[in-house]
Amino acid sequence: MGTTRKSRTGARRQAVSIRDVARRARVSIATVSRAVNRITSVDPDLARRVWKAVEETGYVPNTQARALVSGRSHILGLIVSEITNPFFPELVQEFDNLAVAQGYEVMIGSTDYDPARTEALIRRMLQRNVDGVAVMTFGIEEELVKKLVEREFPLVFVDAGPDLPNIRVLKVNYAEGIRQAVQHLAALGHRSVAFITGPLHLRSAVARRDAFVKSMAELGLAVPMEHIAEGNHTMEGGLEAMERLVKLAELPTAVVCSNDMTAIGALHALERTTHSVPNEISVVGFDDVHLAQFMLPPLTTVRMSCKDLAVAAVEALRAGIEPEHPKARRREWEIATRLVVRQSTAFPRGSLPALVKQGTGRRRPNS
Amino acid sequence: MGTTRKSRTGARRQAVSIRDVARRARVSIATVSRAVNRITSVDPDLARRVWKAVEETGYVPNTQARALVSGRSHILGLIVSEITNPFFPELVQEFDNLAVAQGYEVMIGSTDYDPARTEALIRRMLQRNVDGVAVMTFGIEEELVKKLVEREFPLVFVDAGPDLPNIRVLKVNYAEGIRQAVQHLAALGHRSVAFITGPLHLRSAVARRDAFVKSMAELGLAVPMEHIAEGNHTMEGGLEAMERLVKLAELPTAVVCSNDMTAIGALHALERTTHSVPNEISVVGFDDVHLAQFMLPPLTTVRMSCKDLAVAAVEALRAGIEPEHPKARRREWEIATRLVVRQSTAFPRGSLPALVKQGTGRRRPNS
DNA sequence: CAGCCTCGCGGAAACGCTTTCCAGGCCACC
DNA sequence: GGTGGCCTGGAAAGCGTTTCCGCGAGGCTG
Repeated sequence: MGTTRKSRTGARRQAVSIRDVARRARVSIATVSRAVNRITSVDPDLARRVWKAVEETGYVPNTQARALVSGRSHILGLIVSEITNPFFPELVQEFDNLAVAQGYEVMIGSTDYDPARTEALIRRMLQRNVDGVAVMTFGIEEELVKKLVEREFPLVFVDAGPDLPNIRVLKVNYAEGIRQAVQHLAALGHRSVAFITGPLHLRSAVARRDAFVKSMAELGLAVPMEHIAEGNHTMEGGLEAMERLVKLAELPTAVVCSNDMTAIGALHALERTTHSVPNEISVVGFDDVHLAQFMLPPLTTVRMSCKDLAVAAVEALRAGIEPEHPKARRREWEIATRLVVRQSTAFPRGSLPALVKQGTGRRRPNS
Repeated sequence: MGTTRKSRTGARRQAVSIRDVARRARVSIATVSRAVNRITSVDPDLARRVWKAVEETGYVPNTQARALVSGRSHILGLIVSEITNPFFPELVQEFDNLAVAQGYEVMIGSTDYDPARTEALIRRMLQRNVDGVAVMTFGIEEELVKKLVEREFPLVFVDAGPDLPNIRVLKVNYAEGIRQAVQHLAALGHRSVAFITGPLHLRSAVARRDAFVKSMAELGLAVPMEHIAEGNHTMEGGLEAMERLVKLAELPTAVVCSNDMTAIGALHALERTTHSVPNEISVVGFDDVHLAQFMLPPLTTVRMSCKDLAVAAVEALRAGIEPEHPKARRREWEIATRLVVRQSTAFPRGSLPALVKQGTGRRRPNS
């Protein structure tokens, strides 16, 4: 009797099962199950014997079997757009930590904006029988929703989702942080501020752009069409969009970006075209990824805490999964955003030269 | 009969099981199973009827039940050090794509260098009954190995692992790429080159440092003790290490870093202390994360392709899991590295001023 | 002291699926 | 025409766990 048994077909079998523990502790498998699950009604002496046997055999309960009988897999699905955008690993990490701490496992998938991939991903999640799915792609892909919704599945979306009892939504307050950013720039004296959007088929990208335009309007500042450049939330997209902005007859004195990756691409484009940041042009990002503070110059950005997002997502999922959850009836969770000022923003070029120097501090190489 | 049945305990049950399909297709469940698993011996007409019923009912086989009986979960474990280091998401993405394409699911976990976390992670992987685990932490934590090894588990390590039949190792050829980097610097005229290490309890960090020292020695270049600064593979660590190097009596003309995050931190420290890169000091990274080319200046770095790593890891895992795998007996996989020259390296300061200017230009050197 | 209730344990059923075993039907060959 | 072999479909036996139910023992009440 080795530690690994083999069946006729050569498949690997579980090394030690609840039966082995029961035999060793000289109790029934039901008692082992109860002891392991800390059901209080079991006699302390017996429980001790069981735990001893568990220890000696190295027994680990088989989650698949558990899931089979309980009907709950204790797996949460987490769908993101692309895992290589640094914002998402940070989110994944927070989400995973929280989920694990609360007794769940996480199944991660990234859509890479590809419908076929997304379809396959959902299929796999259904097959693995996840208890619920958080769709943190910041943009709903309709077919995705349909497929999941018809399963009467606990779901969490960001920004917006169909109004159904099994669906919960995390409402991100983009306006708040973006208004702070615009006011910050206006206070410094900027009047000509451009915006680089995300991919406009994403609702969240549209929401961010609209929040920008609205905030500008509130301050009586016009935003000409050509000051809205479309990006795609990647560094490449930010780079290209900024290159287009740079070619404009009159260069804006500041640029707000729909996310940090876009801002990093923009910084890069400005460096290439020998425009100094923030001396010649100020740049503001969105998300506040960890990396943002390590940019040159450190990026002023609007923080959307992925910790907040993760906490809300896990809580909302559990609210949907567990009928007894205290917030089971809640349907919306609010996520705040706020400006973090670093060194990529300063007074507009040509204004108050003495203060500009002070405001920028660091000397830029090659500028 | 709704689409969702409830058990006595109120837990969610599978919406449609193999029995429903069998009933609808008016065959036995065995026939459905055979048809779904594409066993050829089933009558084509019946198979068609089964597939039609599958389509109509929206049947999705329950993976848990499958795993329970087959003994194989078709889940691969992937352990990384920290998901927030951009290198790892890239690796995770490649690994995941490959695994999914080959019929496996991936369970990801990051140790965050915390033994307790690691322990819990392994426990969860055992509970979920993964078919095998790839430990891509670039450094073996002994206890981790012990726990996994005693389960006679297919395992894949990077760099080194115990010599056991169920263990496979990906040997990264650090020396190759690092030698190219050192020779590149030497060819530019650098004689005084420093190195920022990773956390030295990781074997791979030690291997990179040793490869650096050896390559320098081959060219007859001395590396004084104080030119080896210890970092920890994070931006923060690189920043602090570089700040220490900057305080030295004689500043080296180039710095090689144990990974790209370290190099980014170093760039940041140099910016803070107003040292221009590459005019005053050249910087070389390691890994070639996607981000590296978007640094200012774009980072010269040694590429360790995470695609290569992922391909090898999945192949090695399958070799360990599937007894019939063509490479089942293979124990080592070789991973190449090579230099990618961008714009963070140039001639050392004070030498050939005319060429320095050219070397730092915005245009790609295209070397 | 008898009867009833409570409590704790063990046996057994169920979860959804795969796989094996067996019976029955068909064809071919003797 | 009978028998043997082969192929297909149906029934049943698990996989490892949780949960239900019944049973016996002990305590309490009348």
